[in-house]
Amino acid sequence: MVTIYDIARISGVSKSTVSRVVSNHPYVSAETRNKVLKVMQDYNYVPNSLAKQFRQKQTKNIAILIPNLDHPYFSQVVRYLSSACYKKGFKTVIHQTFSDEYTEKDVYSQLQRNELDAIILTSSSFSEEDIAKYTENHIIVACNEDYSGDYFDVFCLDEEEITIKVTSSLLIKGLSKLAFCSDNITSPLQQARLNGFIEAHTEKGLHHNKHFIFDEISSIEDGIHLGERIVKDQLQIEGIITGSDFVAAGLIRSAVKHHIEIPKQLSIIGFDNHPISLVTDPQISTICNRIEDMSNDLVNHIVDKINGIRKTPVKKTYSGEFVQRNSS
Amino acid sequence: MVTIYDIARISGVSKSTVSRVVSNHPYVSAETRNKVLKVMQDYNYVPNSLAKQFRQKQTKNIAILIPNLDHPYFSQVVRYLSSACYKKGFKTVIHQTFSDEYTEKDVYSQLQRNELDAIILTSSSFSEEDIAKYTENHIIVACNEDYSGDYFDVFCLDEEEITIKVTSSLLIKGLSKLAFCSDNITSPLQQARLNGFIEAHTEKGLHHNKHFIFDEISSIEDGIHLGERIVKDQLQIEGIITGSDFVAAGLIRSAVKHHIEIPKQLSIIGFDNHPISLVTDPQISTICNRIEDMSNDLVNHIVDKINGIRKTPVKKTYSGEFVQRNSS
DNA sequence: ATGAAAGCGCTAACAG
DNA sequence: CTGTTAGCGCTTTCAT
Repeated sequence: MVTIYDIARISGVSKSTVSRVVSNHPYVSAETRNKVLKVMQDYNYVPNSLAKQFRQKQTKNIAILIPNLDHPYFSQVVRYLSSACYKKGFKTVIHQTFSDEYTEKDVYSQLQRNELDAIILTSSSFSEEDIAKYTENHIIVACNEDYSGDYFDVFCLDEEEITIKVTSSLLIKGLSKLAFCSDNITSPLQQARLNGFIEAHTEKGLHHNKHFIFDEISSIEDGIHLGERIVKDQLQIEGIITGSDFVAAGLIRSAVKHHIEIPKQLSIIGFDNHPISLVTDPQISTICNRIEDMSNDLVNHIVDKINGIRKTPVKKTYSGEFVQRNSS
Repeated sequence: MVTIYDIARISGVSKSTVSRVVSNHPYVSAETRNKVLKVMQDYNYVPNSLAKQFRQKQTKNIAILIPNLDHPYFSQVVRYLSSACYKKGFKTVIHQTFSDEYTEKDVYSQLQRNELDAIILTSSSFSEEDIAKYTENHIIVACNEDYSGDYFDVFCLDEEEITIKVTSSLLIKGLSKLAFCSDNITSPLQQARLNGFIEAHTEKGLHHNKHFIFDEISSIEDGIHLGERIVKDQLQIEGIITGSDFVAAGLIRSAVKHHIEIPKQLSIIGFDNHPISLVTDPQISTICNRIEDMSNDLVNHIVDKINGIRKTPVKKTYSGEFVQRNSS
């Protein structure tokens, strides 16, 4: 392996000069630079970034912590986040926790051991305080999880606001028997949505039915099962706010099977504006998240932090957009 | 930051001994070990893996090269691959090329610079020879791309075999006007499928219609558009072998709109057995890939290579499974 | 079983 | 503008 020292020796300059050429440092004469560049080419020199990283205490790795990639929402998040990291010269390390606490903690310890420059959190099994404790002195930013922003930076959709909006859109039509379903009701994000659901009722002087709040509904299959259950138990539900277009698709699937007319007998609202919302019959009314903008802002911010610029914690929220189609 | 040297000084032993304790080396007395362990605890020592990596010339990073994560097939691949890497103590770096050659080359150069221990390739803009040239002396393994196996290791589904099987299933029913659509016809994988499609015809003494081969069809939207085109141009197609359940879903969507009965007037076959194939009406007949097995085998293999075990290049193929549902 | 010492390849004061 | 020098924190012979 040819090192910086070999290049220095061969081109008759010092290691420092070679280093300067490599890192494009200004104080080096054009003549010397070209000479060194030529030797580097001739000897096919490749800088050893391990050494560089070691010296600079930077891995150029940013990790994204997600429950599971095999989920359209999370793969969308990673897609944009990763692309933003690449543009900034960072590698994206993906860590799936499968909602296992032990695995999540292990990732935090990688951060402590300097294997990672920062972590982007999209979901967690721990409280803000705990996360802050596990990652002390290191960089962690939440993406679209509705944390307070007191312990670390947070970039997220205003889940409550948009949920109020879509819930109201149903309430205004005179539908009052509304259901709400979520993936994992204990997460801050889902809590914010639930609050929005309740708040919309309160605003109209109405009450929601606690039995119509369903938890752990996240996939197409879950949507189908929920649909079956509604029919079997003859639940008098007129509208459902789901947490995902996939759940909405599953619900539609089971409604079609049981000849329930949508939206006449049952209104359904999805989330994320995934292409699947175009392919069901009827097409799904859904909510457009702001992942792309958010990812860019978030990564710019995190890179600034890694470079030591910006210190004060930030919480930035984005407004969602209701995309009305034919399921509501 | 407390280093190995601090621990050595405090516990009254040498750096080497501490190093031995950290890396669980056998030749160290229980007494000394405990003493050192205690000091490490007290002073909250965290080994600096950057230094370790530098010494050992390993990043513990394995990269996965994919065109784009926002695609159900690729996110499924990454999901299993990443999980397998984690089990082996490696981090997964994801690199989306967006089919850009320049970006792909850049990833190869990261490999040369030792920022990555290995690359798993799921798709490429280059030929086998070129890839081998760009990555010389480094580890690269193809996942589910139908390369020859002469230049680097290959793990893949037997695309031709399974495509023959599903095409035949349609031909046997007496359908002869069959269409084939693919994402990117120039890729080895798609070529293998196309060969299977053609071969199935040949076996029955039939010919395929060249005008019924469609390229660059990969999303739900593409499926919808293709469906519209079939109707508009009044193409006499009786069955379609798609390369993806999403395309199949889009086709069904447009068929429903135009009151085309499936499978009576048109048979449709998907690929990958994604949950979306359960939610359409009718449900999609599809092909079960073997990503999970494949990922585990592949990662075991790659880790062996990183550790210097195994040298000879391997090509391992897996058989797909036809999942017959109601769209064919 | 333990320690001494060398060095991995690079960067970054500092001096000139 | 260029060279000298001193490490970064850890592993790994080689002695003892």
